[in-house]
Amino acid sequence: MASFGFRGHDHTACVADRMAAVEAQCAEKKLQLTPIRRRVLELLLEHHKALGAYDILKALEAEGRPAQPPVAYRALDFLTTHGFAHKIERLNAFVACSDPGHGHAPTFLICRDCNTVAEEPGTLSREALAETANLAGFQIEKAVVEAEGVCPLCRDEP
Amino acid sequence: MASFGFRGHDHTACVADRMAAVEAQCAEKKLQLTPIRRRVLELLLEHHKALGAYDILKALEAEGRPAQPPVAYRALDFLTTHGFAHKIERLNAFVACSDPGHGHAPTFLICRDCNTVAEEPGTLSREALAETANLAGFQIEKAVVEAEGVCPLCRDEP
DNA sequence: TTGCCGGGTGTTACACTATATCAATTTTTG
DNA sequence: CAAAAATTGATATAGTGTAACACCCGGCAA
Ligand SMILES: [Zn+2]
Ligand SMILES: [Zn+2]
Ligand SMILES: [Zn+2]
Ligand SMILES: [Zn+2]
Repeated sequence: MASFGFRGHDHTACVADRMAAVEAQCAEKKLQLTPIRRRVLELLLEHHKALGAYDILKALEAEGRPAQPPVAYRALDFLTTHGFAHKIERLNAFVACSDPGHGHAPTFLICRDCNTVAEEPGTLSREALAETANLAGFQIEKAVVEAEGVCPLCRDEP
Repeated sequence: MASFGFRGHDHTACVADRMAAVEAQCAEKKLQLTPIRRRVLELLLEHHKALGAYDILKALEAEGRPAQPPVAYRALDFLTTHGFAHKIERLNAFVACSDPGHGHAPTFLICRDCNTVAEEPGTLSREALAETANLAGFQIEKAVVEAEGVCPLCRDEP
């Protein structure tokens, strides 16, 4: 369940499940999951990898709904603000969150060949981080781990 | 010694020490610490915070040595490749490494007010990371933690 | 009803970040 | 010294991200 990003799975069901979960959360929190926001999230889920804002714009244009940069960035801002997606800083790209509602220290395993991103919870120990922060007198608000390497698929098929 | 980025210290000596250490490493490894590379590293050390490539270009111009973007990016590439500096992805900016020769999983404590960056070793447990990677069948080559928050100076003086 | 107010969208224009390319120069090596 | 490799100079361009303003459409108060 953790690393589905790198294993075969029923992708259609995967996307549907996530969309349903996000819809439920939006209903509960009174958030507006507008058509554009919804479509951008679907694109992230369908591709199942990190997409840049301009990749999303290309996709929207390809399906007959051309849009300008602010449209993509606004939708992505909504999604990331509410925890439905994450920005991968190393790639200047975005992925759907694999576990909305998780804690605030996800670990991203980023394949340097295919840009697939797997999100794993809890690599970063809360204690170690707190200890480091206390040592420095620093007040941590959020932390992420970005690990780069090679995913199983790219390792096996060069 | 770890978190000097957020505490008072003899900055002149700090810069001199680091430059000497880097010079020694370059001599040993037969790396060319050219004037530009040297000056860029000095700028990073002097400011003691994350600087963007264009900040560096502005600084170079201010001291009568104007340069074009590739100059800054090439120097920064040299410094990061050899471990003398790090890129902070969250800020699109660069900091001098506080401990050249460290392992490969540094933690950066990034102040969201003043952009000061402190580099701490070892927050990320090697075991936890390896375990996560094995679970996903993923081969990690490098990993960083970027933690955002408020540094002691900014917290005390609003 | 009417008018306001808020969030969301459409659009233009621009700012910031980074790289490709080729020529000129310096340094290293044989 | 001559050839090869590394570094720098300079121009142009690609990629990423925002500011600003007009428009629309919902709810809501006068
Ligand atoms: Zn997540
Ligand atoms: Zn891959
Ligand atoms: Zn370092
Ligand atoms: Zn600060």
